[in-house]
Amino acid sequence: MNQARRGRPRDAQVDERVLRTAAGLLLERGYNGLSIDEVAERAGVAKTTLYRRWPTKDHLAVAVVARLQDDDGIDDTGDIRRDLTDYMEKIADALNRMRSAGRTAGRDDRSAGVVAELVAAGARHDDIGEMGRQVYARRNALALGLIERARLRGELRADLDAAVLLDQLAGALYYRVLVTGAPVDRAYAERLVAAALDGAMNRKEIPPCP
Amino acid sequence: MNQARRGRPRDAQVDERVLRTAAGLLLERGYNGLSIDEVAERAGVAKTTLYRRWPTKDHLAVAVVARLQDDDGIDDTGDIRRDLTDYMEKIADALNRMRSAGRTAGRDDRSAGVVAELVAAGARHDDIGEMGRQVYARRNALALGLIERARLRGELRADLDAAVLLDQLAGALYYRVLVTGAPVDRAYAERLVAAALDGAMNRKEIPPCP
DNA sequence: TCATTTACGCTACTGTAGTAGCGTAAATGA
DNA sequence: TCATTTACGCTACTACAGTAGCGTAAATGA
Repeated sequence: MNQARRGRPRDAQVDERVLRTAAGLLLERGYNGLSIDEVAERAGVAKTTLYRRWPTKDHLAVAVVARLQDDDGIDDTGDIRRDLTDYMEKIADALNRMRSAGRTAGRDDRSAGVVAELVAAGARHDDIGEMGRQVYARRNALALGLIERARLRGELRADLDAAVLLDQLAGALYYRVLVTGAPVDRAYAERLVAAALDGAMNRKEIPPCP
Repeated sequence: MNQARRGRPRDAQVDERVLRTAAGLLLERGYNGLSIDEVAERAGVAKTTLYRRWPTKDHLAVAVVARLQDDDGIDDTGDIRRDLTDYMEKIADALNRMRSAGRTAGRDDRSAGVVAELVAAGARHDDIGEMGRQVYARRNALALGLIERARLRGELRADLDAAVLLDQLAGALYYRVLVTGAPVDRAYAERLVAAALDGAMNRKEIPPCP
């Protein structure tokens, strides 16, 4: 597919140079420090050309971050507690990678930074929001499969509300990053999965047989 | 306290007129449609005066939304399932109130809208982020008290991870609004609380006494 | 009364996202 | 060869957030 089309072909180097320049600025100076004019100048590309490929700064930033994320799958070891914990840690790692962007290293960093701007970009532009929702849906479908297999194995309740379970798990991570500023790491992922699997209700003691 | 200070006193009508004008624009046209120039002109206030009170547009928007939220407490009826559900519904209502801002009514609206912009504002400005975290901490302290009382009553497990429980509950709501675009309503609040309280693990059957 | 202090309005400015319009470069098809 | 199509660069422009500086208004304290 994609036979040679009519007019002048796009310069493939433009994408490469712009995205690399933009990634540098974004990670070094944060979302606000990412200036389209500066990207254009440093990449040696006309600003108008840049806008022909990415209609807004939000779109460019999304493209930059998308290139940095390697969206590998979810392992299924047969131990649902471990698999969910690993999955949560993967999401946490991706969030933490963006969290520190544009801040001076050293003091501990609780900023949502780039993550919050990308979420806002999804709210501002329907196409970006749709793209994000597709990424979410793909991830979610994989995780739902994982859960369904564990349910059939008898590890999880038969009447499990799998969609809510995933909301709770991933939601807690995003909530910490975006709202409370609390850290998300392996230890938290373990607490999170434990709480979701074991539940909060007190189980009635089983009386010993007479 | 706050004795009459030295210089010319602030005009109290400025706050009133600006915030009302800004609220109108924000709710009608969304965050992007909120223009400082237009607010200043419509409110009959100099733009510079406006900037002396709210240092950025983000600060103004936060002030507008803060005025619209009535942050009442959390009820404690003695039934933790019901109390948590009511609490989740309150948060969901507050989120939904902002969700539709700036969009044409009619077709169903899954946009994060103003919520996402406020979260981003908290990430952009340390003072706004701190303010948000304080609101969160106050709410959280109340909810932790509710949970602790239920735990002492024996409704909840003795070794409960209360902080994680609240992350899971509130996090799922924010996650839906900000990331997946799914609706948050009373029915969802009920599913959410049920999942968190009952857990996902399959309970071993208790063998009948011989 | 008068200096001081703080608030307000006004004009003018910078910086940045995004657009319009034109000329030109590089490909294809006839 | 030449018209067509698409990409690129350039200049100039609008819109909006935010700032600087100045003059003036309204309060207090001496």
